Amino acid sequence: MGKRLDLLPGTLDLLILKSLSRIQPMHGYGIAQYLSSTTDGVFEVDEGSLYPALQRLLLEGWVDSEWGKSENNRRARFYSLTAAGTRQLRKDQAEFDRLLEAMLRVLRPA
Amino acid sequence: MGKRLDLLPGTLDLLILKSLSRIQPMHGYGIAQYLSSTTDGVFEVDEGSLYPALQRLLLEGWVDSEWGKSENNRRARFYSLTAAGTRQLRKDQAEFDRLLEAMLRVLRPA
DNA sequence: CGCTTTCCCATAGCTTGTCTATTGGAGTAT
DNA sequence: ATACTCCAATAGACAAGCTATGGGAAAGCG
Repeated sequence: MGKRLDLLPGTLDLLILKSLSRIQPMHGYGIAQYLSSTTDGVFEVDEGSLYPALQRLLLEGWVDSEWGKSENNRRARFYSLTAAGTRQLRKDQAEFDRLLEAMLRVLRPA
Repeated sequence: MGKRLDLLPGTLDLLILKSLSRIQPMHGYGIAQYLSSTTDGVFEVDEGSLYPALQRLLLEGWVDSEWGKSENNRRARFYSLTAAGTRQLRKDQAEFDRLLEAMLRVLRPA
């Protein structure tokens, strides 16, 4: 972790799925805003990370999408969780917790 | 995080530096054992991850090394933190805490 | 009305980090 | 003798994120 990171690598899919589980449907730009605002600007997701990630999630069948109009009257693609996406979210969150607990044992030993 | 991971990507350098800050000097194999045992087997660091990481840390000047004999009388390379390594550890740990706090705001919203 | 800014999507190419797989050697136990 | 554990290292593949770029359409501004 020598340099400043935008997020913990490997957690972007989890962050997106979790965001969608709170607000649904939401377009890509909105997801980025949601993450930025709920983290006070810590997570500024690059578009070059976000949109490929959304493509991955579509391919996996964890989200689906439909085109529509944003609140600002722009053309936007709205994403929603599928049933499989909800299951995946639970898995990812459990896996994250498992790794985090191990991390903390190393970082904050008794 | 679709698959089972060995550790949180991007945190290996931090884990190594932290390990060395507890026990020093320590050889590569010993670091892997230390991480495995303090995490009850959650972190099983592959050799193909560990040794390149140690090379990185050497190059950055965050650790130095000298050859010697292990407890089992094997030829082994012992690593220690440098002053720069100690500073880097503090930075990495602060950065990890920053990102973790943001993660938790997303994952466990009030 | 033209111009700029904001909103929103998307891809190509590079880089970094981790994993898989393999090599290799020296000490110990059977 | 042979096998097993200990210890180191690298090459090659792959996944994921970042940089950079391009584009279009609505809104705001001079």
